[in-house]
Amino acid sequence: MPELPEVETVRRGLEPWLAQETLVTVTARRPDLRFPFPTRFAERLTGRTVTRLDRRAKYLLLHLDDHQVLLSHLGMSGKYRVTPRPDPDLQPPVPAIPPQPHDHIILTTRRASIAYHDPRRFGFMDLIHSEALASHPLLAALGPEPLGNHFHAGHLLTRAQRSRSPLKALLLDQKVVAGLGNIYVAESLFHARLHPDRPAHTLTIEEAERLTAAIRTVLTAALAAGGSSLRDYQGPSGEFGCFQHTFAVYDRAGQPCTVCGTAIQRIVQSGRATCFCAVCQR
DNA sequence: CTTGGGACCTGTGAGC
DNA sequence: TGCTCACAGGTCCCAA
Repeated sequence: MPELPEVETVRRGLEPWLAQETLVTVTARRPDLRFPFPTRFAERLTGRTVTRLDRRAKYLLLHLDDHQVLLSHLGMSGKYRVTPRPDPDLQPPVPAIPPQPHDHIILTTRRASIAYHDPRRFGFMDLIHSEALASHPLLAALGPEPLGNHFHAGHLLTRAQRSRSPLKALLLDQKVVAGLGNIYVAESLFHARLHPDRPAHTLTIEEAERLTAAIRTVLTAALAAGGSSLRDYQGPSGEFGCFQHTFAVYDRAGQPCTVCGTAIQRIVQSGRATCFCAVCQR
């Protein structure tokens, strides 16, 4: 799925099309994604104006003018597609934009049709009151934002010391740090020169410093590149991110390490592939 | 409490 | 060409 840089890129891409815009029509083309939509989902969204678009971890938060918040997670394959509409006052009226397969939610504003498309349907949406946001079961346990002030070496070290997991699993744990996924964990560990299989509790303070700095560096670079486009990820207007051209290890098994030239290794940790350089990462 | 494995889905590409 | 299998950016849920 979209990890933090991709979700933030989606947020930025949707903002000019949704901020201060009214949802003229809302269509749910099926009753659920990963979870059922909340009751009267489409009706409760229809006619509302989006006041603000936020992101928390890999969640997109659309604040509405009646203090509801639309919570959207893209799962593995979710994406938003914006199709600008011609002048809405044009006569005769332009025909509706036909939905494509796997377009599950269609929002229309005066200026655009915005489809949420998700073939695997691992994504989900919820609609809650803004005061319930902090206590929402899916958000309450999330750890600090990796690019925020609450994420620092001391925090990471504390969490590492009381863990019996390998570093890879520690960083994928959204309660430790919120927003990393398989790509950016692999890349961050490479840049910190740390082996993904290292027991987390063996981390030293110097290594924790290196790792927090690496995470920040990698995420910042990925954001600047508009995220990574593999397989099916695209931004709202169809644009591709280009960070995938910068991968040092992710999806590079067998290819030479950019630092030492050794072939990148691929192992499986808790069911997920991890790529790393066995020489550079210890 | 933590941890690991299975489950949830569809699409794609490799290999036969 | 057509089939089967492995694998894919996530995370919830359950058993141990």
